[in-house]
Amino acid sequence: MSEAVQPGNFIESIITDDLRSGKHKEIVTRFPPEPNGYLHIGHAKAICLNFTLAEKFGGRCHLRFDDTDPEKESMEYVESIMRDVKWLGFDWGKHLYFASDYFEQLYEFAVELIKKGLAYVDDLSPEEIREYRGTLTEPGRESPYRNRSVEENLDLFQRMRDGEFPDGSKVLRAKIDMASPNMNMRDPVLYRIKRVNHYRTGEKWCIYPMYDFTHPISDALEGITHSICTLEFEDHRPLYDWVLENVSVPCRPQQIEFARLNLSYTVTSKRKLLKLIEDGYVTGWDDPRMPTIAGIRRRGYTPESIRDFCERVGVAKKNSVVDIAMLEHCVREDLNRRAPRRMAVLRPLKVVIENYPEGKVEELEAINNPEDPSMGSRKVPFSREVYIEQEDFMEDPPKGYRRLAPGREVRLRYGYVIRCEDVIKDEDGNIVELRCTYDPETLGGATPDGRKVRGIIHWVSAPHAVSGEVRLYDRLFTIENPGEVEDFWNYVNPESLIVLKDCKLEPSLADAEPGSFYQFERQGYFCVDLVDSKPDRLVFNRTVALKDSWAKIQQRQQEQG
RNA sequence: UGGGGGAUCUGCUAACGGUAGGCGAGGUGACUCUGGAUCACCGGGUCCAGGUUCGAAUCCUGGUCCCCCAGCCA
Repeated sequence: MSEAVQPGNFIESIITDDLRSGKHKEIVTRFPPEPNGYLHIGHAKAICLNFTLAEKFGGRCHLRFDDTDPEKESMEYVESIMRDVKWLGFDWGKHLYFASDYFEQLYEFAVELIKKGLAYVDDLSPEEIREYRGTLTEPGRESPYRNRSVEENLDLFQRMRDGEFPDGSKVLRAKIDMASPNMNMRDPVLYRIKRVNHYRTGEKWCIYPMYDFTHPISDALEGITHSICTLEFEDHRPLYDWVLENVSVPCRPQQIEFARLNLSYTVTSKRKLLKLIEDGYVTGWDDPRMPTIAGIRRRGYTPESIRDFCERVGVAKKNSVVDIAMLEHCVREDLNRRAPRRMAVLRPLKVVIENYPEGKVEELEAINNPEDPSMGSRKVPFSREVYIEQEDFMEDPPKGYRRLAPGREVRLRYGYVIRCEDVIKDEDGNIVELRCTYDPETLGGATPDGRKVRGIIHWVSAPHAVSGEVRLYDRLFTIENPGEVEDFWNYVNPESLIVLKDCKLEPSLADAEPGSFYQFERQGYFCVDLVDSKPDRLVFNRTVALKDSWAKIQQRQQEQG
């Protein structure tokens, strides 16, 4: 197995070496979220990394909830996280763990440290601890309580557990080095007193272990070989190693750090995502504009495209910002292959074909997916009155415009060539209807006289159309780096959501299932909204627009004046 | 300022002393019943200065710039 693996990134190289040297026989990784919020695209990278590594090297990957701070954790988050990891297509099998299940063992390991003279109970207040810690350039000072006897520490720690002291009055600290240039080694806090109900252990504990103590031990208890985390934990590694060194754990996992994923036009900090929700810029964690897995899923992104994306962005130690265009490319590529094509008119303009017999209906054959013939074809009704897209007609078209204009011809996709004979306006001068004629000889792509009709537009037969709501989603922010400005909310894209209430859909869309996805020809990929769509009131979300080279040409023309 | 990290096309990433390559973005063209898709082509990069070497993105020395750390959060 390991022979066949080509080292792809630096972590794979490390693992390959460890397997070859015999340091490990199999590898075990883990994804260790804290259940205090929803997972986002950055987590997806970590999930893919850990699970894929395990898959690739024939090992396993654990899902472990790092739930040592009861303040903000909840079962709702646990459930959402499990749902999201599964949705991405990963399976932790029986390897589901909770740090809170280790509380008793963790307590014993703390006692072991005390007995070795490597941990002590400190009575300093939080403010005093901060003062004693020193600064980046000045060493800290030792706490006056640092040299309590082992017996006294044992007694005090037991009584902390028994609830004899008020919250915040005492902590257990590691006895390392108050003069260390690494702040994390200046006698880090191991346990704090917090009388908060834990969503799993309830009232059982009033002391809770800190991350730096819990994480290495949890890893060791589970036999994790490679403990992969993000860059900001780099200078926690000496502490991670110190804990494992000084406590009787069965093995010695190795911490490896990689750069977290940042995406342009996106924020991912939990605080910022929460602010967007609380201040009403979005509707919730699963708003399709959110970079959360739940939001992305509702938006219509496929798990396959997310995994492909995570594969493509790579793994390195350099801080970086990935262009969101990369993500958009990945969904387009996936959906192009898989999404059935349909016709839908978003901003309808009625067209009456004057020389088409009244009452006549033809069933035209339309291909479901030109990329995949096995998806077959369907019939779409055609009649005297159809809707076309408002933007597919211009009274006074610019150079290069291929669509409909007075006296000009265009092909109705899978149907006939029509010519615009007349434009009907209301008293305000708005175009309300087009009168056209059709050429009966042009069905099926032909023009018997060989004339070229460049423009092909989509349409929906008016009497057969199904009405529906379409939500056009776009990037949430107007600036590339909303994560770097204080007032990021001032840069929320006012056009990140445009709701179109009366769109005309081809009849085959009437029974579209929630969650199913389609390409609306010439427009983009859309999915039936999982939350708001109802059989009698369809709601489609735009996942991503198709690449639009005409829009690009237009934009350039405008920029050039 | 002490410590820990990092610098390769416009963005992400590969090259493990031996031809700087891939993907995305951008541009041009071909093709097309989606101005979609596809295909082809085009630009464009090793942070700087020295050194070692037949040969350096890679090793050494010295700089520069960027990120992280002073929670009883993770």
